[in-house]
Amino acid sequence: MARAAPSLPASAVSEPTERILQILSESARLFATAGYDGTSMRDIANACGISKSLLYHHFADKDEIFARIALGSMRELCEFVTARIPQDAAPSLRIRAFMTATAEYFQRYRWAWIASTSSFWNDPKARRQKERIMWRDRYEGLLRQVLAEAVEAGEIRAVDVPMAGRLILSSLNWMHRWYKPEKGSSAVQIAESYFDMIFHGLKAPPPAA
Amino acid sequence: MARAAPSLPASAVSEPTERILQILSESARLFATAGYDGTSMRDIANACGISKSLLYHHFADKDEIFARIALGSMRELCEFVTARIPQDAAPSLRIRAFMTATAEYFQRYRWAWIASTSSFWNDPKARRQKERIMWRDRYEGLLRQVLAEAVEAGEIRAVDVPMAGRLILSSLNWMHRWYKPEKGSSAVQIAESYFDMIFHGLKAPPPAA
DNA sequence: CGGAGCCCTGTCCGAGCGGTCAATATGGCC
DNA sequence: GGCCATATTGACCGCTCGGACAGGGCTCCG
Repeated sequence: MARAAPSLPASAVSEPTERILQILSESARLFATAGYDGTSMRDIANACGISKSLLYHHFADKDEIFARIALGSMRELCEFVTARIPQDAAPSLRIRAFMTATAEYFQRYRWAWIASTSSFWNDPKARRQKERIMWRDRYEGLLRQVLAEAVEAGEIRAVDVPMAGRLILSSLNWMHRWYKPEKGSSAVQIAESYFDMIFHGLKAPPPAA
Repeated sequence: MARAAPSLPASAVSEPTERILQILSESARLFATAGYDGTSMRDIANACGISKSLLYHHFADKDEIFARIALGSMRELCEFVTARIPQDAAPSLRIRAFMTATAEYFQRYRWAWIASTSSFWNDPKARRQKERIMWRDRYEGLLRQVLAEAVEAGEIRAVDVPMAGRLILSSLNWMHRWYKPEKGSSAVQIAESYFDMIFHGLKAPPPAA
């Protein structure tokens, strides 16, 4: 049977067995590529080389599989990024670190990330959405906090902080729509490029006197 | 029966009857809120107050309804934006016009736009995807063209043009994830804010001598 | 040996899906 | 009136879906 690639944050689950990791990993890939509705329990079972019933032995239902992926990756992202923001650096560098850390997380756990973010919104019936939103808010709040400090420190202009945060998050959240990991720049390089453009602006500096 | 709001670009179809407009309008709303798979033909029929069979009288299948919405809105967007870019203005103003025109289109035909962009990618089986991609490329090419001219004119730095284009498109494409039309700024105002931040950068200017 | 507990399977079910079909209502045109 | 095209309907089909269920092998322990 196909060996499960480490495409999931390990601590997204507690004491996960090989089989559970495999199911979550394959599910994340399928959810990311075909969407939640487009992925059947049969698809998951086939991808894992097991029977459909075994899925129900390890998970209560389809929603639980998805929730483990989505909630786990959201929490992981928040912790991952928090750990990578240097506390003593200048605010602008912390903004940059926020962006590159997010890109690195995206690069590592691509399928889980895509599955989580692309199915995050549409279904209001999804269980545990509150928890997901909580982590999402914490993640977004982290960025706004750093942005506010940068304004206070005079490093960036007194722009609308939530709006600036949305601009930055947009660039990162939209990446999975066009990013192909096998070619071109790495996600982290792209995030660095985005930071440069957003921080310094596209405008050409006035010709030197 | 519910009167169909003008939530679709009228010229997306040729000689559309009231009924067809209604079906397309309700479908766009449902596709946008519940996704393609999450919207059944029964849902559409119920939303229109008609029988399911009537849908098949006016459209060949579910895909055709979606294709009309997605392809129509993509073509409309391209033409809409093209028409709103002043040919004689400075490149930077044309970049700005590109952004605000996109936002205005988004504001007008919100459901069709969301349905189109959010379901654009996942399903490779969708018919007429080639045409949609063609219009999408033309739309994106339009932006890159203007960006390249801005570089040439010395108005913006010699940044990576495709990357800068993606940054701009990301900000616009992600809007529908958080934008609530009933409160806060209009989409056009948001686009203006984005342009300001991207063009001038977040960085605070050096203190005046 | 025996049974407890886990991993795992094949089979069945009702529901909802996209789509078909024959039949009917409607309304302009001769 | 008769006629024809269009608009509209409800009954129906085959299929796949998520999920339920009973049970089969395996291992460990008394």
